[in-house]
Amino acid sequence: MAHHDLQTVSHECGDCPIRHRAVCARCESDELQRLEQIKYYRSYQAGQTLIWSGDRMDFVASVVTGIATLTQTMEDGRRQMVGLLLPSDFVGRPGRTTAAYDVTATTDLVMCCFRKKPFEELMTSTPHIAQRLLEMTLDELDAAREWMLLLGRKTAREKIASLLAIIARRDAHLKLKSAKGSIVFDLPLTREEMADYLGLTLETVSRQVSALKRDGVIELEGKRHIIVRDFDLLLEETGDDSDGGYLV
Amino acid sequence: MAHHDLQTVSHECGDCPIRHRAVCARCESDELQRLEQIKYYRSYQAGQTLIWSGDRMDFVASVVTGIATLTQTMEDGRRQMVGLLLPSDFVGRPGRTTAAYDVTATTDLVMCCFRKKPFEELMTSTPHIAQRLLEMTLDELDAAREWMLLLGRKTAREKIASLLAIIARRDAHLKLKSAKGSIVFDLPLTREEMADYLGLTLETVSRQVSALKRDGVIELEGKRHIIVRDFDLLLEETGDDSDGGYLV
DNA sequence: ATTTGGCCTTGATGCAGATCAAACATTTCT
DNA sequence: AGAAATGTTTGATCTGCATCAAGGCCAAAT
Repeated sequence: MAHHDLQTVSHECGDCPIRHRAVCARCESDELQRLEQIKYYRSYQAGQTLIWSGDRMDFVASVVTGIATLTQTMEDGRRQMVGLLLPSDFVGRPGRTTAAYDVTATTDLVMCCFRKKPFEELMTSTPHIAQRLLEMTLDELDAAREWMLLLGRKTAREKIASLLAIIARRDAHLKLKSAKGSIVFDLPLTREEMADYLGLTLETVSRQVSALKRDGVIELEGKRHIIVRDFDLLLEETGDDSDGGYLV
Repeated sequence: MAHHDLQTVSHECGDCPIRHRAVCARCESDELQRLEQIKYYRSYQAGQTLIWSGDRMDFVASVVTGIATLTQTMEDGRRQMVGLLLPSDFVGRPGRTTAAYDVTATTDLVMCCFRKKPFEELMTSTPHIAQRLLEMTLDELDAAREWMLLLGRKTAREKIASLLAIIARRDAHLKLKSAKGSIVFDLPLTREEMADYLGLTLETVSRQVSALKRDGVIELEGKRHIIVRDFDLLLEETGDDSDGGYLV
C-alpha cells in the first residue's frame, strides 16, 4: 500500500499558491532568492506517514497542497490528533533534532522543504522569516487552546459541529467565499480520523453526524460531501459564543 | 474579597529571579537597558483576575513570582484552563489588541510588565527578544499539544497522575533537585482548579486523588501537601511512554 | 465558643459515550 | 463477475465519569 516513490516537482516562488501565507510570506525578493536556493519539493501519497515521532528531523517544510495531520500515540494504541496541517502550514521546529509527532498525509500532499541547518542560518540573518514564524506559531497556539476547550468540555455533538464549522470556514476561505448562509464542502477526513481529532470513537462520530443530518443541521451526499444550508444553525450547535467573536 | 489595590515594586534586572528564563533571557546588556526603561512591576493578590477575555490588552508581561492561569469559559459556565503560568512565563500577544483568555492569579503574583507599543517596537529592533519569544511559544505549543492528548484520551486517574507528575517535576526543577525517587511538594491549585485544568469535575478529582493515596502512589499531609515516595511509580500511572522520552 | 464560609470528601444514582458485534456500501483487485 | 479490502452505519450493552446530595474539616470572623 505505502509506495515509497517520491516525485520531485519544481516551481518558482513567484507563482507559489502559498506565497503570501507561508513562512516566506514577509520575505523581500532578495530573501526569497536565498530561500529559493535551498528549497526542494516533495510529494507524498494519501495515507503515507512522512515522519514518525522520535525520528531524526533534518528538514523543515511548508505544506503547499493537500492536508496532513499531526498525531500522538500512546503505548496501548490510543491516538490523539494534535494538529491539522493545511496549505501554508509549517512543519518542524527549528532548534530541535527529533520529531515530536507522527506526520501523516491524509490526501496527496506536496511539501516545500528546507534542510534544517541552512534554514536555521537563514532565520538568524533574515528577520522576516523568524517574524512570520512567530506569528504563525502564536496562531497555532491559539488554535491548540481552542481545541483544549473542545476536548475538555464539549459534548460529542458540539465537537462534531465545531469540526464541521472549522472545515467549512477554511474551505470557504480557500474558495474566497464568505462563511455565511449555504456552504458545500468535502470532508478531508475519515470517521476514524475525525474521532482521533475529537477525542471520540468512530462510532460516536458516525452517530452524531447522522443525528445532525436527522435534525436538519447538515445534509449528506455520499459519506463525505456535506451541505450546510444555514451556517448560523451549525454555529449554534458548536456551543461557542454566538457573538461571532473573531479575534485575529 | 477582590481588593483592587496594586502594589508597585521596583527591582534591578540584574538580580531578577527570571533573568535567564524569561523573554529577556537572550538580551545583551544594552538591550536589557532599553527594556529596563519601559518595564514596571505589578502585584496581584491570590484569587484576583488580572485580565478578562475580551478586554483591551495594552501591555504584555512576564510572571516574576507566583502562579497564574489562563482559562476559557463557555456561555453556560463550562470552564477549561488552557495554560498554567509559572515564573518566567509570558502573558500577552504582540500584535493583538484583545485578550483571548481570562488570566487569574492563583497565588499572590508579581508581574514584570511592558506597555505593548514600546515592547513591539523593541521587538523589531532587538532580534534577541523575538528569538526568545519564538522559542518560548514553541515550547508552549508543545505543552498545549501534550495537554490535548491528556484531555482527549487519558482516564481520570491518568490525568491526575500526569498533573501531579508535571507539578512535581517543575517544583523539583525550581528547587534544583532532580525529579527522582522521593519528592515532596505543595499543590498550587484547588480541587476545582485541577478539575478545570483536567476536564473533570471536582468530585472526580477528589476521588482519584484519594484512590492514588489508597493505592500507595502518593501520600497526603493535609489537602495540599503531597509526598511521592517513588516518582517512577507515579509516572507509571500517567499512561505516558515509560522510556523517559524527554525531548528538548 | 460558636458561626460562617471555603474547600474537600464521600455516597447514591444517572447518563453520554465507549465497547462489542454485525451488517452494509463502495472501491479495488483478480 | 466475484472476492477482498476499506470505510461506514446501526444496534445492544456496559461503564467511567457526571450529577445530585449530604456532611466533614479548618481557618477566619463575630
